[in-house]
Amino acid sequence: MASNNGNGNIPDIVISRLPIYLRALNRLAADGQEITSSHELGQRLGISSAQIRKDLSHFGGFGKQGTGYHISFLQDRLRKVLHVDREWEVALVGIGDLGKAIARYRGFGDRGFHISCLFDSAPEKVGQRVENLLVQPLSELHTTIETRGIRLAMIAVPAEHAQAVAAHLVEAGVRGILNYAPINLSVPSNVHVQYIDPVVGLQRMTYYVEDELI
Amino acid sequence: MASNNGNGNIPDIVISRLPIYLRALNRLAADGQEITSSHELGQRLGISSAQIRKDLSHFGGFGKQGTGYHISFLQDRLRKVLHVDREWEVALVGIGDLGKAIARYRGFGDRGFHISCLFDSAPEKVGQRVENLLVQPLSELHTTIETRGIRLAMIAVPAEHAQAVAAHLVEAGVRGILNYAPINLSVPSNVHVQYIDPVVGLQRMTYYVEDELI
DNA sequence: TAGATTGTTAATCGATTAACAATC
DNA sequence: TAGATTGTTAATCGATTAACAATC
Repeated sequence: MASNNGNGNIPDIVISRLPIYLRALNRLAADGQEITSSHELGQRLGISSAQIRKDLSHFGGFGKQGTGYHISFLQDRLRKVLHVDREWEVALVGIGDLGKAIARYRGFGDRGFHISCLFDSAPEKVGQRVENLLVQPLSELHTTIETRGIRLAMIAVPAEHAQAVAAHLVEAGVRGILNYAPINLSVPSNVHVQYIDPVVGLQRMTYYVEDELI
Repeated sequence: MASNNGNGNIPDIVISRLPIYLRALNRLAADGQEITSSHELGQRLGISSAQIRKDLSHFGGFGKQGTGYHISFLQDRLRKVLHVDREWEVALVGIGDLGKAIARYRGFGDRGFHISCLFDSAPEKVGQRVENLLVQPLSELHTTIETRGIRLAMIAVPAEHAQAVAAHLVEAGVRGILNYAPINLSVPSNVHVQYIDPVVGLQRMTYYVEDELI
């Protein structure tokens, strides 16, 4: 939903590619490379070089003719554009098997997203510790998120409860939801949702994979 | 990659929406509803009704004027189109914290994807049992996947090993890869890749969420 | 300088939407 | 029948690509 954008009027689809560019740059940097070009980047990502240059040009000239892009400079700029040049706190709702795995996953903290509070509706889970965080009851969700000014949350509850949880989160001030429940959420247009459903990923491939056997 | 399609010449973007339609239909069916319309479906998904009708029309007339769509009939048809009207076996490579969580996640089996073999390079992990499956060494990957005719795999190894693992999988006959490693894979054009990177999901939202605080 | 690559414009391509006849 | 909704065509809209002057 929403096409609320800060800088000028950048298409959503451009924004959605920037994290991919950033990830590729991070890798190049980790490999010790200092300069890259739209051509190299495009080849790695399966995207045309023209598209990369066009996308980046929305935010100003980051490159040099004849040379290309300084990787560390471009990383910096993309991080600023995406607002990931700082640490974000994230709330996690639903501490079942999936929620626990999410809480334990190191990939979030490593990349600037700090899971800082956990919620579950089951009384037997409340009070447990997961990764040194206390599981709180849903009744504390609103106050905790509001007082700490948390703007991002992840939902890892069963599909039938996801919409209700989303509504609570939105009311508490959350503006971006990463939804692991296999269901579409309906939220106000100033709230953003991203979906993580691995089964959808698999189903997007089986169409192309003929059942040669059977 | 690839725009190899079986039926006629359906755009990839249409195929990518079908699993979302199917998921919404599953939910309506679970709620006991029997008939729906492009309008209702569109409202739930935040998609125009015209787009839904257009997408579905690529595969023939599934609805009735004046009435709409029979949910169970449409589910059936979409499952056939997507080739998910049968069980798929999936290989999982990388049995760290993330891999274990994936292996234990019930959502795959429930929706027709059966994780049927596990691989890891670490000698201390080989021979362990996870969800009743024996962890096999990478050296057995090729033979196991080939003899069992497995066409789908998930990668949950560290980013620096993902490309090499992908190459092995492709050589063994895998045609679709769900990649949890935060890196772009390069594969032949007849092999499909879908990416699961929750951090990318978060980074796609922070752009729109102003840092009101600080 | 010669070679390379950017940023940008204009052309192309493809996807979405609006509209409506057909018909349940 | 009157009302509703499909499937489809044509119009619109937007995104991608090709091309090239500018310039490092």
